[in-house]
Amino acid sequence: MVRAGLSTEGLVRAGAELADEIGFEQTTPAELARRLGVRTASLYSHLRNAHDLKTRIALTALEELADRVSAAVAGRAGKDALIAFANAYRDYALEHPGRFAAARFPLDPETAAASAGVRHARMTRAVLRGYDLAEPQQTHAVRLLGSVFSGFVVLETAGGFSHSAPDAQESWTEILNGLDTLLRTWPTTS
Amino acid sequence: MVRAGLSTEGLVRAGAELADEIGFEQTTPAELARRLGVRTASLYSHLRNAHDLKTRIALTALEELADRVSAAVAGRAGKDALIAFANAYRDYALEHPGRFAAARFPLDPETAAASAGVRHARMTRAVLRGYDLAEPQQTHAVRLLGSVFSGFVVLETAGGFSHSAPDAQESWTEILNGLDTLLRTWPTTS
DNA sequence: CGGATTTGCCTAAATGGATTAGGCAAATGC
DNA sequence: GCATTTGCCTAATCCATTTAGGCAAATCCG
Repeated sequence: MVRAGLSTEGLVRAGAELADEIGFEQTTPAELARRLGVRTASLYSHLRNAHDLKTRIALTALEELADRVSAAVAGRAGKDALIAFANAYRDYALEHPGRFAAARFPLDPETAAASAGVRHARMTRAVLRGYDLAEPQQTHAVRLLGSVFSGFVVLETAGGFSHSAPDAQESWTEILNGLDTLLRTWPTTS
Repeated sequence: MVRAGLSTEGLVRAGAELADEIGFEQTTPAELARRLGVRTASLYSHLRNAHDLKTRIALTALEELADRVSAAVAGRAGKDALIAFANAYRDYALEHPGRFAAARFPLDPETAAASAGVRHARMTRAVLRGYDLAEPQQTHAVRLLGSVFSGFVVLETAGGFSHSAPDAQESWTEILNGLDTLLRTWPTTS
């Protein structure tokens, strides 16, 4: 019997691909084993359990997403940075819907604190440097951007905007323009 | 053996309560049967399958949410209506996290088209009447509001804002102020 | 190179959820 | 009161998760 060369890392990578193809919810040890031509029980030398698999996929998705955003934002400021951030985020979600769903998998607090989620928060604040907001307004802005980006992309990937004009891309562009305007005027908002 | 008095409607109601207590994901026929002191198989005279249970809970959650929003928006206009809409939405989610999760359960297109989801869209447009936006800007605004409301509340209920100052309520208020400003100035935005 | 050890995937088995088929008793109609 | 209907039950199947233990391939070491 030829060995399949399983490893935790390989399983997580294969799991991430599987998630993009069949959905994160459906990405289970049994499916993954089928895909790899291996018995389900064999995965348990490399994974603690099904939850562990999902958590690991979530963590790598968060890393990938942070890497993309980080690369996009580097060397940009102001509206430029805002748009680059937003597009990197959305493009990742559209290219990798399963991984994107994974990135929203609820992590227990310690795991979350050690995840790339904190990089996201830092990068959002970095983008906002271009808008010169004082606390606590800056925190509100971080939360606004997080809400809009994730909310829009979740609705879009769930098919919420499909088959209706204008297309999602157009709304996205307009919304980013609007956010830029809002952030520039926010300090003086009543 | 005394009969339990099961009915589709009763199961869905009990399922919605269960979802608020243990989470929508965990709301399965087996859990529901345990909760009702009944064998799992007995549910299948009233429900087609597990997916059917979740779909029905989702549909009632959408109705409830639409009812709340509808009552909140009635007799209000402009910023008043915007804030009433937003608060009705958020309050429902905070009071009924399981039902709120259910309301985001992916429905097949025909089911979605016959659901209260369309009432939500209509009510959002009604709120926007106070802002006098022309198409396609109005559609962009519908999508922006949907994104912010759902994005914010999902992040909040997932614990994204907990244990950090300022508290979520404050950000929510500021964000609504910001949206109001943005909507009033949007037509003239570059 | 060859034997010992480690490692890796396997088979076997327990547990539990989803689902279907068929039975029996309670409710209902007359 | 009896016949019919209805409703929940038992029984059984299938599939996913998870654990335990075995055997062979890879690796190590002399």
